[in-house]
Amino acid sequence: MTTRWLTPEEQRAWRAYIAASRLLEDAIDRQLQQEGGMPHLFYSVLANLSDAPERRLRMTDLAETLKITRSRLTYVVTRLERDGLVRREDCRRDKRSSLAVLTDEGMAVLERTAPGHVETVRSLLFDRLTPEQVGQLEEICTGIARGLQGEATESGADDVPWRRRSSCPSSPPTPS
Amino acid sequence: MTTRWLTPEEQRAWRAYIAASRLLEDAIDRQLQQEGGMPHLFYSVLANLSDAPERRLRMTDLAETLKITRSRLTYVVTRLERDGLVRREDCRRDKRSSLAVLTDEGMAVLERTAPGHVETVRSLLFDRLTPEQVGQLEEICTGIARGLQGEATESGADDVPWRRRSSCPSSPPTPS
DNA sequence: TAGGTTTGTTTAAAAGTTGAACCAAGCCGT
DNA sequence: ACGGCTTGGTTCAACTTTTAAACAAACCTA
Repeated sequence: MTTRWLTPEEQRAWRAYIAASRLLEDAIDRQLQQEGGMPHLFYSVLANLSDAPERRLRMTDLAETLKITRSRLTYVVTRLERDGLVRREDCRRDKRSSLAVLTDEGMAVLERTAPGHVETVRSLLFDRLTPEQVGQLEEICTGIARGLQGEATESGADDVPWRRRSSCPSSPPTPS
Repeated sequence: MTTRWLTPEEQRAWRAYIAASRLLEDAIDRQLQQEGGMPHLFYSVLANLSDAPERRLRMTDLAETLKITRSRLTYVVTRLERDGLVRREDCRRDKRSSLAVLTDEGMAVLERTAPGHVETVRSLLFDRLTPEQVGQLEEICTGIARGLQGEATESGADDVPWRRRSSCPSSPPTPS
C-alpha cells in the first residue's frame, strides 16, 4: 500500500503539537529545576506518591502510571532516596515488591515546590485555553493514551484488586 | 497570593496530556530508532532540511524552529554528518554562519524512513482523532507554542528578509 | 516441586545535555 | 579605521539520563 501522507491540516496540527510539547516540557523542566532542583520526572514521582493512599506505591505500579520502565524508575527513586525525599519499604504481601514511600521531607519539598509548578502549568497552558479547550484537550489525550496503553502491554486487564488505587486526589492537588 | 490550584477538569486534562505526550514520544522514538536507527530529533532535522529551499538551513534557524539550543544542534548535526546524512557548508552572505545541508544519502534515508514514521503518527494519533479534533489540537498547540515562543526570545520580530523560509512543504510531505 | 513468570536491581556502555569559554565575523558609533 | 558590543557556532569537560542484558528472589501453577 502506498503511504497515506498527512493532510495539510494534519501536518499543521502535528508540527504545532511537536513545537508546543517540546517548548512546554522544556519550560516546565526549567522551572522545576530552578525552584525545586529537580527535573519534571522526579517531581512527578513525588506528586504521584503524595496522593497515593499511605503515600506509598509499588515500584511497578508507579512505573506504569508514569509510563516509564522499571529500570528507569529504579534510577529515579534511588536519586530521590539519596536526597531523603523518598524511602523504600518492603511490601508485606509480596516480598518481591518494594514500595516507594514519600518521606516527610519529600512532602515538604513537594509542598514548597508545588505552587510554583502549578503556577507555571497554569500560566503556560490553562490560562491560554478556554474551558472548552480544556475539555477537548483531555478528550484528545485520553484517547491517544488509551490507544498507546495496550501497545506495550499486550492484554489490557491484569487487575489485582488489592493494588487498585483511588483515582481521587487528596486535598492539596499537586499536579503531575 | 494563595496558589490557584488546578480545577479537577484541568487536573484531568493535565494528567492525560502528560501521559499521552510521554507515550507518544516514546512510541515514535522507538519506531524511528528501530526502522531508521535514529531518535526523533535526528529525524526532525532531516525532515526540516528536506523541505527547506535548497535543502539547507542555517544552524541558528534550524535550532530555532526545532526549539533546541544551538549547542544541542551542533551535537546532532555532527552525528548526522558522521553518518553522511548531512553536510556542513559555509554561508556566503555571512561568513559566521554555517549551513546544514541534507545530502543525497540523507534524503534517501529520509525517503526510506518517512513512510513508516508517517504511518506511526497516523495510526497512533490521527486515526484516533475526528477531523474536528485535529483542528482543535492545532489550535490549542499553536496557542501554547505562541505563548512560549517569546518566553526565551525577548522581542518577537528580528526578521531578516533573506533568511525567511517558505512555509509550504514540498511534494512528499515528511512530517516533523 | 519443577518450570515459568513477575519484581526489582545491578551493571556497563552509550547517549544525550548543559553551560561556560572561546573564536571569528559582523555591526556600529565615533 | 578603531574600539567595543553582538551574533553564530563550536569545543570541552562534567554530568545526567537512558538502555539493555543479566540476575536473584519471590510467586504461581500444575
